This record gives sequence, C-alpha cells and structure tokens, in this order.
Amino acid sequence: MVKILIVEDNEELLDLVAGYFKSKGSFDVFTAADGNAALKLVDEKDFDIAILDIMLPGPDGFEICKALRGKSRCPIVFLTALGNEDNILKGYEIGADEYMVKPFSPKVLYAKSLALLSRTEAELTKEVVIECSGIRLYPLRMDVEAGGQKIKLAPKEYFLLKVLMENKGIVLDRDRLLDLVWGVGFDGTDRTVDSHIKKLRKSLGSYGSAIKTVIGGGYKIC
Amino acid sequence: MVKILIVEDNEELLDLVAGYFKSKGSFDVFTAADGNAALKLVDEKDFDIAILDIMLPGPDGFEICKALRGKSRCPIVFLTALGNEDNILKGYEIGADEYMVKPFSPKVLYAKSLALLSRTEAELTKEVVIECSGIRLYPLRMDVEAGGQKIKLAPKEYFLLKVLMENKGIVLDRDRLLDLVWGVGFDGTDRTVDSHIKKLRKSLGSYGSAIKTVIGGGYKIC
DNA sequence: TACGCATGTGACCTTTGTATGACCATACAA
DNA sequence: TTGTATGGTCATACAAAGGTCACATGCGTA
Repeated sequence: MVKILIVEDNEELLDLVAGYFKSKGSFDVFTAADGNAALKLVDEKDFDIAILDIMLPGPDGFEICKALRGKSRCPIVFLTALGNEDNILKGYEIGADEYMVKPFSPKVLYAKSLALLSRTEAELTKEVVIECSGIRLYPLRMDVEAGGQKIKLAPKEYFLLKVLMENKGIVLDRDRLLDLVWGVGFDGTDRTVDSHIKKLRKSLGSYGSAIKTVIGGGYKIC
Repeated sequence: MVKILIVEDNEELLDLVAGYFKSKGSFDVFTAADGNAALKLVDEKDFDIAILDIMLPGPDGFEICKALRGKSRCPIVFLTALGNEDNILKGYEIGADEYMVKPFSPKVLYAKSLALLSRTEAELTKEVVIECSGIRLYPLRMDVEAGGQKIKLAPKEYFLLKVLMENKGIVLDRDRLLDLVWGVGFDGTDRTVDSHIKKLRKSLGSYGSAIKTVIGGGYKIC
C-alpha cells in the first residue's frame, strides 16, 4: 500500500479526491482539512506522496511541504487556484514536484500521482512478497515460486506455507498450526498437519527441505 | 461563450445549478424542465456540454443523451439519485462522461464540467488501454480485443473482465468480485460469479484461458 | 541396544469446490 | 407483439483437495 497524504480545506473536494484514491484500492489515504492536522500527520507517518492545497486554515501548504521535505523526498503535488503564478514559483523553490490548477479532475490528479510514483497501477499492488530460503510467496497473487520456478500448491498447502513463512524461524506446534490454518473450530487430529507438511514438502521439491521438523516442538521454516 | 444545456425537473435545483453557471459569466445557459423541451433544444442548438437529470417527465435523460450523441461528442454529465447503479451502467453504455450522485454541490458540478471541457480532443481520443495475455481492454470505448480481434461482451462480462484486468495477477475472491462488479448491496450467491466467469471465458474464446481459477481463492487473470 | 514415542509416508474414502448447461425472468429492440 | 440478449439461479457432474488410517521409519533415552 502506498501511503498518501491529502490536505485540502474544502471538505467536498477533499472527499472527492480521497474517495477516488481509496477506490483504487492500493492507497492508504490520510486526510487533513487544516494545516495543524496536516503537520501532525507528517510528524507521525512516513508518506510516499502528498497532495497539498496551498491556502489552508493554520499553517499553509508551503509549511507542510517544508515539514515533509525535512524527512523525505516523497513526491509533492500542490493544488492551486487559477492564475497564481507567484505561488507556483515559490512552490517549485521549496521542492514541489507538480502543480494542479483548480478545478481539476480526480482522474487526472490520480494519473499524475501515479506518474510521480513512477509505478504502474499493476505494480502498486504487486509488490508484497514474503521470501525465505529461495522460496517466494506472493500473498495477493496467491503464487509461490521456488528458485524462480512457479510452484502449484493446493489451498491448504499454500496457507500452511504462508503461515510458516509469516513466522519465519519460529517453531509452530501442531495445535497452533491447526488454529492458524484450519481455524480454531477444527477438531481434527494433529496427524493432519504432518500429512499436509508432507504434501507441501513434496510440492516444493528440493526446496521442501526448508521446512524443518522440530521433534517434540512442531515445524518451522528456514 | 460555452453553450451549456441543463435539464432537471426539480425547479429549485435547476435554478440553483443554472444560476451558478450563469454567475461565472462564461456560459450561455439553456435549461429545460422536461424531456420534450430538452429534445427540442437539442435539435435547435449545438451544445458544448450537457447536464442531464435521468428521471424526467416525458423522454428521460437517456433519450436526450442519445439525441445529443446523434450530433456531437460533447461532454455529458448525468445526475442520478443515490444507489442507482443500473442507471450508471446504462449511462456509460450510451456515452456519458461523468456522473454526479445527488445531492451534490453546484461548485463540484461546475468543477467537473470545466475539467470535462478542458479535455483536448487528443485526450478524448487518446487510447487508454489495459493489456494482458493478448487481451486489450479500452475503458473509454468499453471495447475489448483479443489477439487483435474485437470481442463483443455483455455489460456484466465487460465489467468483470475490467475488474480482473485492473487487478492483473491478483486473486480476487468471489465476495470481492461481487462487491466490485455487482455492487456492495447485491445479495446474490457466489455461483453467479462462476456463471459469469464461464460466459466471459466463452466469449473470449481461446483467450478465455487467461482467466485462472484459484481453488479456494477465487479468480485472477494472467 | 532396545524400547517407546514422534514423525514420515502412501493408500483410501469423503468432502468440498468448481464447471457446466438448462432454465426462467427481465429488459430491450425490431 | 415477438424475438433476442442478458442476468441470475439451480441441479448435476466431476475433479481436486482434505482427512484419516495403518504402517514404516526415525529419534532420543534408559
């Protein structure tokens, strides 16, 4: 997820823009309607991109820009009213990356933001990976690769591997695995775990040895 | 001067919106409170932009949209009541550019209108494409090609494919697909998704295999 | 070494999930 | 009106996956 900060005192416009980014599903959207709230957010979070109105109650967009630049080089887009060339000049001086002149379409703002992030939409949602011992697991794609080779896993195998990889190096006993993979309500035997560990190891081929048996303890990966 | 047509049967709302545009000074505002008056205006004038309520006495907004599209590619904004997803669907089919859900602010409507007007011809015809496995989807035209061959899809098939392609490689479970394609209010069964996946695959012919079933997970494309 | 216990393994049957085609209701166009 | 396209539901058929068992193997300890 990309963390985005949107600061705009016009509530309707703020909702419109924030809603547009939220609807895309790959943004963590944080909003502020005045300068102080914005500065507080800047202090607390690390943003990947910021969209700032200039005219704000309290500290203005330039102040927020400076605060952001104090901690990162993330792209900053200014929103400005028509015909305010002075502001545009000043904005570039203190490190803005883009300008949008109001009124603008959220679609165009979104497109510009993507360009600034220089990532495609697909890439934005593709970047989550858990890796370990040459095994890569892509939670969103539900894909697993071992040594660059795609591996086909049954659902239980996949979730079992996921739980193990999410707890890399940590021993999980059979009861815990049953809870995490099968759900707490499941009343099967712990031999079920063994059985699926076996299937998982087999599916992983030579990479199956990454899953270690801890006698009397359970299983762990790495 | 920009010639704008505003059609709305609620007199108060019509005055409000028309007044807002008039106050900006750069619009020639024409209004109609029912379908027949609107059609007459469409016949007589060439508008640069139109704002249409859907529910109207006489011919509805869709009729007027068709009449407009019969003579120009001017931007068309529909006004619709909340929770009327069917209308939105239908509107896009017959060539609407934007939607405003009531209640809305004249200011935002004005902003959207300006944004629509400021699109250059190039932008309008610029081909936005989502591509994947030999399938190309043109969101603006609602067209789909597979292997260079144009494919005719039913609306639900199209939107299903669009959602999948917008999330290329990412597994979407049936609930998520129901939310994204059918809308969050829809209370149908998962089997509906399967059914439409099947129809979509069939429509795509040999390219249908690009849609992968992830057992226990849902569907993904690529 | 021998024993008991823990784990690995393959076979088996059961359960679940998905694909598919038929069917009906609806909306729209001719 | 009739015919056509679409959308949603259902029943059925199948294939995939899951769970259990019996037995084999391996480990740690007395």
